[in-house]
Amino acid sequence: MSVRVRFAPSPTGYLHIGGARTALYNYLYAKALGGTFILRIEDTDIERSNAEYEKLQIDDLKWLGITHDEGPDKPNPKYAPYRQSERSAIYQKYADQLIEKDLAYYDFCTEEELEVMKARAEAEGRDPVYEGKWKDPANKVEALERVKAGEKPAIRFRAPKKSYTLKDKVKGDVTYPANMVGDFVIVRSNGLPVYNYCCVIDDMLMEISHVIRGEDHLNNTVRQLMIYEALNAKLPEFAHVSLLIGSDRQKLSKRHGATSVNLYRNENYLPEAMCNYLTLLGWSHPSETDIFSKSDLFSIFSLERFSGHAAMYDLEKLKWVNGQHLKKMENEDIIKMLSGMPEATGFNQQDPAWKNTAVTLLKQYADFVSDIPKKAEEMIFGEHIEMKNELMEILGWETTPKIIDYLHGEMNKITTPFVTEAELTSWMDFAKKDLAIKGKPLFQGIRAALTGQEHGPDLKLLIPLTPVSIIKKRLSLLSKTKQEKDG
RNA sequence: GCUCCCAUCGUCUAGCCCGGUCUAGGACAUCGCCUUUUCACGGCGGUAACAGGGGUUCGAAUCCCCUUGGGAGUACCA
Repeated sequence: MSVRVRFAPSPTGYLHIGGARTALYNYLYAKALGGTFILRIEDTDIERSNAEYEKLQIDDLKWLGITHDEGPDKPNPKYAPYRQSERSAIYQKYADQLIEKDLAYYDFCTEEELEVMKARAEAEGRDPVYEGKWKDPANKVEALERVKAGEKPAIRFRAPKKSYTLKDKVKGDVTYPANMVGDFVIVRSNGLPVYNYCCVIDDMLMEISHVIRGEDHLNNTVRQLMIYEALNAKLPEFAHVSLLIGSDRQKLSKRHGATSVNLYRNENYLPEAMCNYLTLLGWSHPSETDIFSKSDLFSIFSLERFSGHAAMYDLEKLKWVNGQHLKKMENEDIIKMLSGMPEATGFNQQDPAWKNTAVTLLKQYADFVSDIPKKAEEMIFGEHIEMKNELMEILGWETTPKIIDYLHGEMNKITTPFVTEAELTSWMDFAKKDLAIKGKPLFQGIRAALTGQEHGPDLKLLIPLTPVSIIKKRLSLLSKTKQEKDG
C-alpha cells in the first residue's frame, strides 16, 4: 500500500509554527517512504475561514520548502476537490447512508433545549451526553416527515456504547472507555459537516495511509474510530505528536510572541533553519546531530523517534540553529539574498569581489543574513568613534601616538580606494622594526588607529575591506582627540 | 468534575520497548580557560537532571502501582 499523508489546516489565520511542524513531519514521512504529501483545506467553519489565509498559508509552506504533491492548486482528479467547502455533496451522501442504517439520526433540538439537557446533566454529576427524543428510532418516521417538509435538522451520530483502543505510533495503545462520548453532531443544521466527520470521510476517500497530527486530536480520535467503523472503512495508521508549548508551559499561542511563520520569514530567518529547529522539537536524529537540512532526513526520518511530552519553543536555540545554517551557506547565496534587502544598500554598492570577502569574514559574526550588512556598517564603514575607557587606555600608551602619526603619513600616500594586505603587512613590519613596538601595544595600537575599536576581526581581513577615506577620517579624528587631550 | 496523554540538566533531548555497559550522553543557554593582538568564530573544561513514594528483582532512569505535577479533550470550532 502506498503511503499517502496529509496536512489539513484551517484557513483561519496565518500558518502557525505548530502547524508548520506537523506539516513538516508529514512531508518528511512522505519523502522517507516515497509517498504522497497532500494539502487539504478544512474550511467548514464558514464564520472563521477566509480564502486569503489559504493562499498565505500555502505561501508560507512554500517558503519553508514543504511542498505538497496534491492540493487545491495541484488536484489529482481521483481525489479532488481538496477544499472541504467544495465536498458538501460527498458528506451528505455518506450521512444519508448512515441515517438509512440507523447509525445516525436527525436531531431537531434547538440550542436552548441542548443547553437545558447539558445543565441538568452537570447538576446531576453526569457527563453531558445527548438524550433528546430524536435518539429514539421510534421517532424516525416523524423526523423524515419534518425533513420532507423542509425543516433543517442537524445530523447526529449514534455513538456505540463500547470501548475503543487506538494503536498509535507515538502514544502506543490508547484505550477510550465506553461512554466517553455521547452522540455527536456530524452535520450541522446549516448543512455543513463537522470536523470529526468530514475528516474521516476525506481521509477514507483520499486513501490517507498515515494520519500524523497534533496530540490535541487524540481524544477526538475515538469519534473518528466510531465513524470508520460505521463506514466499514479501513483504518489509517495514527501518530499523535505532542504539542508545542510556550515558556509558561501553556500551549503555544499568539501571546507567546511570534508564532506565525510569516513573522520569521520577514525577519530573515532561513527556511532550512526553521525546518531544522522545528523537526528537533519532539523528534530526535538517530545519530544525535542537530544541524541538518530537510533532504538529509529523507533517508532516515521515521515515526519511531518522537518524544512523548510537549516541547517548549525556545527562540535562543532557533537563533543558534539559524547561525549554523548561515555559516554553512555559500557566499553567493547570501549575497543574492542581501541584494533584495533595502537595509543592505551600503553593502550592495560594493563590487563582487569585495562582497565575497566581506561575507566570508562577517558571516562568522552573524546569526542572520541581515546581520551581515549591520556588521559591515559597524565594523567596516563606521566613522564614529566611541571613546570607551578601553580605547582611551590604548590611546594613552606612549607607543600609540607614534603609530597614529606614522599611519597617518602612510595613508596620505595611498591613492587607491582600498589598502592591500601587503601594504598593511609592511606597516606592521615598520612599526615592529623601526618603531620598535611589539606585542599588545603593536597590534592593539594598530587596530585602534585604523578602526577606532579595541576589538574586532583579523586586521588582515578587515582593513583591505575598509575604504581608505574612512580610515583617514578615523585617523584624523583620533589625532585631533589626542591633541585636544594633550593641549 | 470526568476521560485521555505525559513526566531525564533552566531548555531541546539520548538512554526506556528488549532491566546490569548510566559514577546518566549530546545540544542551546550560562560560567571559566585556550586560541603565537583582540573577538561575537572556533577549541577545551565546569555548574546542572532520572518528580515523590511503594513494589517486582541479585540488580530499575529503564517493568508495575499509587501520589504529585503538567498538558489535552469534554462544541451544531478545527
